[in-house]
Amino acid sequence: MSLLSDSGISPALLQVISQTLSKAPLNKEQMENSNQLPRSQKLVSRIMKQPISLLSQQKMKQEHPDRQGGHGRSTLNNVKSLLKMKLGTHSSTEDMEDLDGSREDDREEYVNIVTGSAKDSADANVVDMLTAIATQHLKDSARIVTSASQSALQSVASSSASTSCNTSSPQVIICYQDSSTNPELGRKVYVSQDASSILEHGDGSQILFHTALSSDDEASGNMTRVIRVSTDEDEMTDVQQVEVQSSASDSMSVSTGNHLSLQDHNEPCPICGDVVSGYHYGIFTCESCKGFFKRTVQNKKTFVCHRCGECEINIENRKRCPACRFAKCLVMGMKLGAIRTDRTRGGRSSYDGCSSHGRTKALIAEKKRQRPVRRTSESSMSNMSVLSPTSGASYGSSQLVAILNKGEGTATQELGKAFVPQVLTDVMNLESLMCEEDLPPELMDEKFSEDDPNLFLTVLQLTELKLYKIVRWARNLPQFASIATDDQILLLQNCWCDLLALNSCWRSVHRHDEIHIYNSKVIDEKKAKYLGIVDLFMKLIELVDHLRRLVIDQYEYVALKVLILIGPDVRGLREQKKLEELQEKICEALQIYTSSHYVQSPNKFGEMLLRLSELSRISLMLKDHLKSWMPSNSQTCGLLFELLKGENVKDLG
DNA sequence: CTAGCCTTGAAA
DNA sequence: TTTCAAGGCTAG
Repeated sequence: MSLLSDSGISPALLQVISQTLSKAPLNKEQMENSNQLPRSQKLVSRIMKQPISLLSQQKMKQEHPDRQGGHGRSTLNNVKSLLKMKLGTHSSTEDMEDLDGSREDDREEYVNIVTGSAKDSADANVVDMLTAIATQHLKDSARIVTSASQSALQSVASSSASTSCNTSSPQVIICYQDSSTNPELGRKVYVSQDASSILEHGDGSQILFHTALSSDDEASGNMTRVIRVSTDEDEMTDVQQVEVQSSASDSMSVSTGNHLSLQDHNEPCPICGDVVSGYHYGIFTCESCKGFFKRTVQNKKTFVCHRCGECEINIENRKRCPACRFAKCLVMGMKLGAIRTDRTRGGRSSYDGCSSHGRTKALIAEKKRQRPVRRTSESSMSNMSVLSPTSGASYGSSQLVAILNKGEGTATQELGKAFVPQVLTDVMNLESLMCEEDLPPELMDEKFSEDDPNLFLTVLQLTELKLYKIVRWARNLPQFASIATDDQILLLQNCWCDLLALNSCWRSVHRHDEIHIYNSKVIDEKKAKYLGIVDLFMKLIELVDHLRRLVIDQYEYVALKVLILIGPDVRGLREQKKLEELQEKICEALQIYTSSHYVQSPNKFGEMLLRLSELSRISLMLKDHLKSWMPSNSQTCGLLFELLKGENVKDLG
C-alpha cells in the first residue's frame, strides 16, 4: 500500500478491479498501445472498456450522432469518481458532471427504476438487490428511486410522465451471467432497454437474470429470474406472493422424463415452435434459434423492441423482433455461459447442464423436486409475451418478483445463498491462527484502565503480539508461501500496518465507538485522546462504519486481508507477475463470492476494494504513531521495531 | 442478418 | 470409436 495512484488505490489493485469486472483482457496489441499511455490514463481507458459503457456509448451515438464522445471521453483526471461510478458506489450528481457535462441534457433518457418501501427483510432484500443491480449496470441511464411513501412514488411517476411524454416510459431488461460455476467464462452483462409504460401498465421494469449460483446446487445450471417492478406500492410490498416457475427444463421433465435422445424429444422449439435440432446452450431448440442465440451473444448485440416487449415469437415472425426473441431464449433457459468466450470448437460442453450428463442430472433433480407451480393472480398477463408454450404457465403482472427455475423456498432465502470459492475456504481455515484467547497472564486483566501510565507500552506489546500472529498467518497462506522469501519479507514490511488496522476495524464492527485492540481490550475516544491518537481513532471509526454498512462477512474480510498482503506494487519484488496473478485470482474469488449473494450484489465488491484505499491512509497514520511511541520501549517490541525500521525481518516463522 | 449445413474435438 | 454440442461458413 505504499505506492498509491492519484485515486488513493494502488495501481495494480485498480487494474485487477477493472479487469475482474470487465473480464475483457487486453490483447497483445492493445497492451502495447496502452503501455505508451501514462499510467492513470491506461487505467481509465481500461475501466472504460467495460461492456456497459460501450453499450451506453453506442446508445448515445445512435441517439445523438452529432455528439462526440459521450461517456467515452476518457480524458478524466478523476479516476476515483469514475471508478466509483463504475463500481456502483453512491454516485452524486457532481460525480456525474465530472464525467460528462452534458448530463443535464440527457435527463430525459433516464430510466426510472422504482422500487418500493421495504416493510420487512424480504422486501428489503429485493429492493436492495434491484437497487444494486440497477446501480451497477444502469447507472449511466437509470434513476433509482427507493421510496417509502406513496407521494414520492407519485412524484417519480409524474416526472417520468413528463420526461417521456411521447415515448412510453422505459422497460429495462438486464441479462446477467455470473461466472461462479465457470470462472474461465468470465462475466457478461447484456442490457437492453425498451419502452413500456410504467404508468399505463402498472408495471415498470423487468429485470431478467440469467445466472448460475453454485456448482453444487443441483438446479444451478438453469436459473432464469424475472423480476418485475411495479409502481403500485401495494403491489410492491406483496413480495411474499412470489411466483415460482420453471422454464424449459421443467416442462421437459414432464414431457420427456429421462429419455433424452433427440428422437424422443418431439416437442417443438420452445422459442419459435420450429423443429428441434438438438440440445443447444442448455435447452432443446431448433437450429435457427441456436444460431440466433450464438450470434447475439458472441457479437454482444443489444436489441430494442418497438412494441413494449410484447411480441409473440413463432416460426413465421421470429425474424421480426430480435429483442423479444432473445428475451424468450433466456426465459426459456438458454444459457449465456454455454457460449464459449474463447470460441474453441468441438468437444462436449463443460458447462453444467449442457452435457447429456448434466442434462440427466438436472432432470433427475427436477423430478425429485416435483414441486407444484404456485400461481398468483392470472388476471393480467397481457404484457408478458415470453410465456412457456409447453408449460402453459403465466406470469402474473402485478407481482414484484417472479422467479423461474428454482425449487422451494422464498426468493430471499435463495438470494441470500452464497457460493464460496475454494480459495476463500482455504484462507478461512487459517483464521484459527489469529485467535486472541492466548494472552500472556500479565496482560490478562480484562480492560485497559483509564489512566494506566503503561497504556502506551501495553498497546505496543499487544500490537507486537498481534503482528507475530499476522506473520505466522501469512507464512501459512499457500499463496504467500509459494513466493520467494525475499518477496515475502518485502510484502510483509509493506502491509503489516494495513493488516493490523484492518484487523482492528473488522473486530470493532459490533462495537459502538470503540476500536478493538486485542481480545477484550478496546480503545474509546477518551483513551484515544490520552494516547494522542484522536485523528487516527476517528478515521478508524469511520472505516468501521463503512464495513458495518457493507455488511462485510468473514469470507470477504479474509479475502481483503490476502489482497492487502499480496499487493504487487512494492518496489523491488522479484516475482511481481506471479503476485499480480495471485491478486487477480483472489479478486475474482471475492467477486464471485460477493455477487453470489444477490442481495449484496456486485457493487459491494467494488466498494470493499475502494475502502482499502482508506485503509492505506489509516495505516500510514498508525505507523507514524507507533513510531513515535517506539523509542520509549524499543527493546520490548522487537518485531515492531524491525518493521518500523524497515529492516529485513529474520524471524518469519 | 438468417438459417441450414459443415467441421471440430472432448467426453462417453 | 461414437456421440453431440460447440463454432464456422455461406447462400439467400
